Amino acid sequence: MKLKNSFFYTLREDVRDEDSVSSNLLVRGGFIKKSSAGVYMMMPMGVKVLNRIEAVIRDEMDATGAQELVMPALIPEDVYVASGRREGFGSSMFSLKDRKGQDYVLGPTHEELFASAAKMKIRSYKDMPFALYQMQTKFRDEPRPRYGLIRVREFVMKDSYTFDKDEAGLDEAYQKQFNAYKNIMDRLKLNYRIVRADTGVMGGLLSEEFQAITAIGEDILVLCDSCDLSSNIEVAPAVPEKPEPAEVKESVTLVETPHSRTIEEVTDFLKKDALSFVKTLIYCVDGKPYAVMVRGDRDVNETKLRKLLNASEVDLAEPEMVMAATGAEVGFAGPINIKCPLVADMEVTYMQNFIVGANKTGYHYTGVNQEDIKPDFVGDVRNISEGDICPVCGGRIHFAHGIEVGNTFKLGTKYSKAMGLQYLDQNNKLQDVWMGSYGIGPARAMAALVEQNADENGINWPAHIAPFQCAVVVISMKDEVQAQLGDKLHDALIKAGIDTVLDDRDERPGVKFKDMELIGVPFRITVGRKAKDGIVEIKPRIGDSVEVSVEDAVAEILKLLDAAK
RNA sequence: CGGGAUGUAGCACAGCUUGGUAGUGCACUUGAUUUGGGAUCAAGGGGUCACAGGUUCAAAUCCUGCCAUCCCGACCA
Repeated sequence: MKLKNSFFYTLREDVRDEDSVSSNLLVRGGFIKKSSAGVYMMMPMGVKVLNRIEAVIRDEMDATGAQELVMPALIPEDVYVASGRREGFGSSMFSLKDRKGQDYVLGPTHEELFASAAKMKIRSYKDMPFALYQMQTKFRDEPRPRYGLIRVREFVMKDSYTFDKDEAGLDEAYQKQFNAYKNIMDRLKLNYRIVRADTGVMGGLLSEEFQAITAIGEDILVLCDSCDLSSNIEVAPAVPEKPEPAEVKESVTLVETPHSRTIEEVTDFLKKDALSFVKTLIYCVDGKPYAVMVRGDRDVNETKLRKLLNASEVDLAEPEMVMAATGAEVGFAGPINIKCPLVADMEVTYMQNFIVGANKTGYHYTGVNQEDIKPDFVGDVRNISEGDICPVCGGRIHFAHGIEVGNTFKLGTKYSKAMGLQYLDQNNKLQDVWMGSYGIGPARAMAALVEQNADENGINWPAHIAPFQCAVVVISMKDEVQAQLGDKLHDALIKAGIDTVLDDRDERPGVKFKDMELIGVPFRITVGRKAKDGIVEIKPRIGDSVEVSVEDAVAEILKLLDAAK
């Protein structure tokens, strides 16, 4: 491609309505432009990169034997009502009516439609296994889009689905997809971790996330210093540490703690640290109040709480519900004489001489011990913290932040049951099909790559992902020798199969250098003052330049690209 | 949805407190000089000051409403 007379632009400054490193660089490099909150135009440079990422994904999908198809985005609402997910997705689904008043939604993910597509084929156990995938636009009305391409409302997703006659078949299909996902992440050169995660609204048996490690990741990854534990914090088990027995056992004492509602205020007031407190939070669990106890410095993990209570909805209770359950204003809830079921985090059951709210506005109890509290449920309901004991090996936990680029689910029979996807087995009996689903966001991968590979000059793409593998920069277009040589080199590189951009704009050299660095072209050939002697310069995006003769230039670039693989 | 901030040229911003000619830098056009790391000088073009009301002789500026965008939180496959 030649830049003169082509749609190529860059911005010199960050834009106001983007904040992350990746979104600013992608906007400035002319890859994307925001259209509305969480919705982006994919510009020509962006499409080039995205196509390369998608090509890697397609290649790996095809290698698993999965077949590509395309589903509609516009889907009758009934489809999601049937699976129970219309309610599950709630307002994060875009919904609309057609001219006849029929309700439609824009698909956020396609398990239902794939299950119904699979019905076209599946009659017998002999019709499986198979796998399908698509590269298709998804719509999710996120309450808060952010970080450029990382949390958006309209995005392309590669989603694949496997269909098997039994659990063993699903295990095998899952492993195949899982391996393909690893290959994709490796080939994209992402720095990533695979973590256990909650299945969420997808439901099913198992969920594993492919998380790109970055500073701005929205997910907290729990990692161990000494073993290979890696888990999303939402499902990472927390192990209680048993304290030494206290020398003196205190007894329950009511103390006045005026205007001290938060743990911070009470610890300040009583001059104790948060470790000697048990905070009691009132949760609204499927409409009913539950009191949940965790140590003062811990956070309740709502995913774990939901599972422990086998509930579908878990939210912090409104002040009215707190008043009804505790008889006190928010901030003074405690386990003693509470008027609702009591849940204790495991760690709390080892604590001694602790402080709790007194269910009386302005008061706490000190010197509380195990015999003073009678929990109805005991379990792991807190978030693990950095420095905690690893639940696997006893090492120490540390955190990392991740962007969820891919996610694999063992769905089991949830959707086949909902959609009536069944087959006849060897005994002529109807059975449910076992499904798996697997998603990966090419644009998210693109943003994650930028987050991981950027410097003060711009983006530093992996060579095979960059919009161009090589840039030919002509220093002075007024110099006939340089201009002709640049043109010749460009054509020769293209002919050698190297996607090359010729910067033949009538700009000063600095401008051209900066632009090629900003958009992350891995190698640059500079055609300058030595052109008349048949000498050009090769400069990697990172590193020093070398002079080569014009005759060797193409071979040299091929060699460098090969080494960068 | 709660809290906070911002909307002025393609981009980044000033002007608003104290109402009175629409500004600066980058980008763009023309000319000249430049030409190996985001040039210089000169002359230009480009604006419904988000939008809608109101106050006023007069509103980018004050008041009310509203929309959008961003941040923190809640939420999130």
